[in-house]
Order: sequence, then C-alpha cells, then structure tokens
Amino acid sequence: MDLLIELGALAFASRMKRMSEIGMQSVADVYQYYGIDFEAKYFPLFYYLSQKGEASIMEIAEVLKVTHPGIIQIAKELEKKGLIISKKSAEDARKRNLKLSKKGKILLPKLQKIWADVKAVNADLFESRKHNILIALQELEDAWEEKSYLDRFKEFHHLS
Amino acid sequence: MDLLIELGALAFASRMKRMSEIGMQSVADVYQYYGIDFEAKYFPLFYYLSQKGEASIMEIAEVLKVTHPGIIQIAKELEKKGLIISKKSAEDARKRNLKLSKKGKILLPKLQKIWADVKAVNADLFESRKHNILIALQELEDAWEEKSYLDRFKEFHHLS
DNA sequence: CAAATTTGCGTAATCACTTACGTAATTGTT
DNA sequence: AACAATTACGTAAGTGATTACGCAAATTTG
Repeated sequence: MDLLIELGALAFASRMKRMSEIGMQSVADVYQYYGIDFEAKYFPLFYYLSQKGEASIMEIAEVLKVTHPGIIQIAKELEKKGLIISKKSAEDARKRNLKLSKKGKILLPKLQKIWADVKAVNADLFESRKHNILIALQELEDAWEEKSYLDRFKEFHHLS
Repeated sequence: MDLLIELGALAFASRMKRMSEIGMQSVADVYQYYGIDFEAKYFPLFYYLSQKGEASIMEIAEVLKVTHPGIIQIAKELEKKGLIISKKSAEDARKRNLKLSKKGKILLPKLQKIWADVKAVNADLFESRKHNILIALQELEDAWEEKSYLDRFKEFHHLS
C-alpha cells in the first residue's frame, strides 16, 4: 500500500519537499558527472549575478524570494571558493555588493553549457506531460498570492 | 522582472521547497484557528497510526519515506504531548511499537474533521485547475522512479 | 535640522529534517 | 551451536534554510 497516494493532498507539502530534494540531488549528480566543484544551491545566486553583473544582498534576497541570511550564507561559501567577490557600495554605505570574480567568470561558460543541457532534459521531463508541473506550480503560487489558505478555509466554512 | 519565471525549470527545486513550506504553514494556521495543539509535521505519523493501529519505527519510516531518526524525533514530541505511547515489541526485542494513546484517540475525531475540511479546500484549490499539480507530481515521481535524472541526462548527451 | 523611522546587513539560535555511526537483537550459514 | 551478516533503534553532528534580534546608515517628517 502506498500511503502517500492515499494521503493525497494532505501530504502534499512533504511530497513537494521530497521532490525538491530529489531535484537538488539530480543537479548535484550532473555537476559531479562533469567533475565541476559547484553545488546546486549556488545556482540561483550565481546565475542572477551572471545576468545582473552586480547586486546587493537584499536585492538578491528579494528577487530570489529567500531571506537575506540565506544569501549571506551562500555568498560566504562562494566567496571562499573564490567564485564571487564583494565590496561595500559607494553610493550607500549600508549595502554590500556582490559580483562574479575573475575565476567565476572563467567558470561561467562551462556552467552555462551544463545549465543549457539541464534545461533541455527538463523540457523533456516536465513540459512534455499533459499536466505540466511548472505551470501548475505557477497557478498555485498565483492563487495563494491572491487569497491566503486560511481565508479560503474560513470562506468554505461559512458556506458549509 | 520575475527571475523565477525566467529560470523556469532550473529553479524548480527551490520553488517546490518554498511551496511546501507555505503548505505546511497553511495547515498550521488552520490548527491554530481551531485552537488545537497539533503541528503539521505530526500529520503523517499520527494519521498512519490512526489507520494502522500499531507500528514499529522502521515500518513507519519506510511507508512515509523518511529516515528513521526523523520518525524518532516526531514520536518523541508526540509522546511528550501524550498523544502516542510506545512499548517494546513482544516478538522482536529490537523493535519499539508506536500507537495512539487514550488522549490521542480522544483528539482523533476533531483532527479527522479538520483533515476532511482541509481536503475539501484542497480539492477546490488543486483539482479545479487545468494543470493539476497532484497529478503532475505523481507523474513526475513515476518518471523519476523509472529512470534516474542522471541517466536521462547521459542519454540526451549520447544523442546530441 | 534634529528626531524618529526605515532599510541593509550580520550574527545567533532554531527547525525539520538528513547522514554517519554505534550497539543490541535477530537471522542465516556451516 | 558458533559466528557472520543483517536489521532495528538511538544518538550526534551536519544541512540548508528559517526567525529573532541588534547595529549602523539612510531617509522621512515635524
């Protein structure tokens, strides 16, 4: 008996988490396959810097929708590996700006090639299905933004 | 600019995790709304025991697809709250069996009512969409089981 | 323009798991 | 029956994020 199926929507959160962990591990496997010293968790920050050039801690945290201590931690690791550098902003002394280091810029093309391949495999894995999980996820995120779960719940109770 | 959209499948794992956290918090809100001292993370274990009656640590871990130390931790909390009890198995002295306590059984009907309501709200939230995330998730879990991500990746490379 | 508020960052503690490892009980092998 | 291998459980430490809190710099406002 697969209890997880029986639980259905109620165990949704755990299943999402497990799936996300599998996803992270999968990307880790790919980096290892290429013998590249890069972790899946670095991707959002590193990718954003590769596009934006330079950005402050808070800006990155907001765009990537994580908390700023999370960015600080990942930035610390990437800085230790020499892939990014940071310096105080000239315009605003509160801000610390991050950008790719020379070493990071050298690594970038290799990573971009991997990312492109990952994207292609993902396209096959995700987009070729009748129920597209990426679209489904986006719809759910939008629905959540529009009205909180508890509000939906209360509404349901007034009706029933 | 919404980077998360641009990232698409590549940031899939982080989005899954975030969504799962929102889901967990939502259920927590509902318990609080009812003034019930129960946490979202208890659900899988408590629900399984309510169905199965009695089960060992490892059995639960396998069914719920988490590691056994995870079960031990949650069981510890539930035991402290007096909602479950545990005793060494008579047949196998290595095993420790868990089951609902009297207090747990008294709480159960209230929880079942909440779970039923949550399920109804979820049905509206999840199933009424064009792209059903539960089905999509199931499809993805099945696909993953069938062939690992790295294998897909390698296959893609041999072809390209 | 001084005081109050807000913003950006950093550290510490916490959380819900995990992996790693050790011990005791059971099972399998000869 | 002895010994090896496996299984069940427990503890400790690690992970990748979070919340809570504090300080310093910038901005707002009376």
